[in-house]
Amino acid sequence: MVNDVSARLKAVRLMHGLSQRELAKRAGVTNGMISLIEQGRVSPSVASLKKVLDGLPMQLAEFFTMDPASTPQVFYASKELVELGKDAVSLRLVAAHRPGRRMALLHEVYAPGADTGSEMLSHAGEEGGIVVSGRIEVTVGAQTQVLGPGDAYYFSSGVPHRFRNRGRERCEIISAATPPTL
Amino acid sequence: MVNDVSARLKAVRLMHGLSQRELAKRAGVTNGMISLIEQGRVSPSVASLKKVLDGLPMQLAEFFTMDPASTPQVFYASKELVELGKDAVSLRLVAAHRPGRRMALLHEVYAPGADTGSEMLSHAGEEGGIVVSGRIEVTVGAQTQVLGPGDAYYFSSGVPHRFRNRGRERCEIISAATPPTL
DNA sequence: AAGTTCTGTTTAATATCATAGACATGCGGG
DNA sequence: CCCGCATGTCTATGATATTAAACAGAACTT
Repeated sequence: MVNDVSARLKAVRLMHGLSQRELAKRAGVTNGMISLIEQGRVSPSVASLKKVLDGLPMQLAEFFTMDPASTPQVFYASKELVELGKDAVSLRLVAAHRPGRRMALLHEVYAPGADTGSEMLSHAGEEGGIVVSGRIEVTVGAQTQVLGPGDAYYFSSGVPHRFRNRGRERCEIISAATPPTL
Repeated sequence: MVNDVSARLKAVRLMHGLSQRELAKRAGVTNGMISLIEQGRVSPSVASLKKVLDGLPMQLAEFFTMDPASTPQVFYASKELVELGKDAVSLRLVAAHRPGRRMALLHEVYAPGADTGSEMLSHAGEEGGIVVSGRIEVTVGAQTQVLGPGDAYYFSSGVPHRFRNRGRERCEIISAATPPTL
């Protein structure tokens, strides 16, 4: 991973198709400063870097998290979904083969009786989803709710959570998680 | 989200049970500097902050990613979706009011003829989606494809892109983007 | 070819940061 | 009570970052 601020900044700037002057103008700094940073001739203060990134806009966290080397620029579509389980819960992962994905986008199908288990899941990041069909019982922390078509959820993945299909029909959900756990 | 370096640094230092002087010694900086940073009286250079974090040790990415206030623990669900447009394209955003979200999760409905416009959209981050019903023509960079139910896409948002519903039925998509643009 | 407009780079003056060391406070033991 | 040793804060000085403006090259117009 390139931890060099200069390379990262240049990469993100170019990804946005901006010139040094354009970015500088948006960010409210001088073009010279951007030049110096990108040449690695100065180490900007956090305040300055934040100001620069505000011009994109991009947050500091994303800036340091991202991998400037990979912008595969690819367009993954249709049939590339991948089956991950054939049991009660079936998952199809979008863009599974894409290196350095920042999200996991899933098509989940819960058969009647399906359950992610009583040892509640917990991991870093955030996740959310929208119910497409059927009904699902979602437990997050101390809260439990039954969601139907069109309903949605969103929570920090660190909070223990569990999904159960207690109905007779299968339940379809489309969900996303960042950072990707799959 | 607390984007204040001072609060974050103090939080992580205390989490590690270190005094300003201890941390300063490990990091190879002066205690005074840590004091000034934690008081918010200076904005350290990225180089200096990195040096300080090396004493823990912790990476810049973690530092800015972590939530010093720790886990708001909220569980957004169901009816909290928000209508963003009533025209040809209608959007419902999950957890719209959640501060510091890391993703935008959307339920999008394209009426027949709906089009995101010929000035192609372009912004930072990554996005993906799965088609729930109907058909949609997706153009990303130089590629164009028509996607139907179950099909999916995933790409870097920096690449210009466009969505058009050229059919007679409406098209439903569930999509996610990080970082959130809405 | 001269003019215009874009690109990124460089420089001298200024603003900000980082240091070393002094300073004040608090706590526990002799 | 006073000493030793922690804690975090403050200040003067030197180092570094930032600015504004000049500079040089490439592409395009006239």
